Amino acid sequence: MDPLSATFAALADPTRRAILARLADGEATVAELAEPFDMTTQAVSKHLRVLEEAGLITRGRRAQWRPSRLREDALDDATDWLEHHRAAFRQRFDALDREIAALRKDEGNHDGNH
Amino acid sequence: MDPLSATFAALADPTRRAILARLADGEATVAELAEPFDMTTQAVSKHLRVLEEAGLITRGRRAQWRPSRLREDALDDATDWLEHHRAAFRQRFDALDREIAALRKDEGNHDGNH
DNA sequence: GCACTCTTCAACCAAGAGGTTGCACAACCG
DNA sequence: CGGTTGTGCAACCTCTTGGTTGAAGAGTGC
Repeated sequence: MDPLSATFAALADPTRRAILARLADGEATVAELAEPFDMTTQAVSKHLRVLEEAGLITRGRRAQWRPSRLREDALDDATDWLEHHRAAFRQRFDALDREIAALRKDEGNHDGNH
Repeated sequence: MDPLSATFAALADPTRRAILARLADGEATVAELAEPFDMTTQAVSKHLRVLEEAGLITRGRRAQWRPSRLREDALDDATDWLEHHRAAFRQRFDALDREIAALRKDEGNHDGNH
């Protein structure tokens, strides 16, 4: 899967978004991350693997713990895509507004409203 | 599915992202949208349904055509989430940098480097 | 009415996602 | 050493996804 698709797919799950939000407070172990959820640690471990493969987190190794931490540039590509296209969309709507305004003005010059 | 998850899930497919990019140039019919892809129009119709249910596009009805167009505020929520959390992540890393700098300075005051 | 076009609906299929349980492995602790 | 803890792996299950084919609407135009 291409990296951008992997990132968006990883973000498309509320559990994973909550894990990311938690990791903004600092690194955490699997058990710590699993605690708020009604779910086995294995399931959380799977979510972490998805996040890791999407390049959103890295995982350390300290004794029997595998602390997860955010990657600093985790959300850059996704943010870039969204901001770029949101800007393009807005331009589109601005152009549409101008067209509509021009049409209205033109109509007014010829036959008024109807 | 919650709206944010639906949005990210919709964006997690390159075909759908290409469709959105195409729609930034103006509205288009299913057949027009399907043309660049090696895929049946039915498959594209399914993608459009996903985009519509995620609130990213709206669909008109003009004779036998169903033109799709972007929703102006389509990407707002996703962008907000990403920007907010990217900022939070960066704050985290800045804090980490300060901690490390403080540690280095402290170490230097006591026993030099090792 | 009839043919034609654009689109959707329904059924199907292979593959993947998200969860479970059970087990294995590695590292601590007595 | 043996027991406990944290984690990962494998197998399994159910539901979803992304595609297909074939048929059915819905609108246009002769």
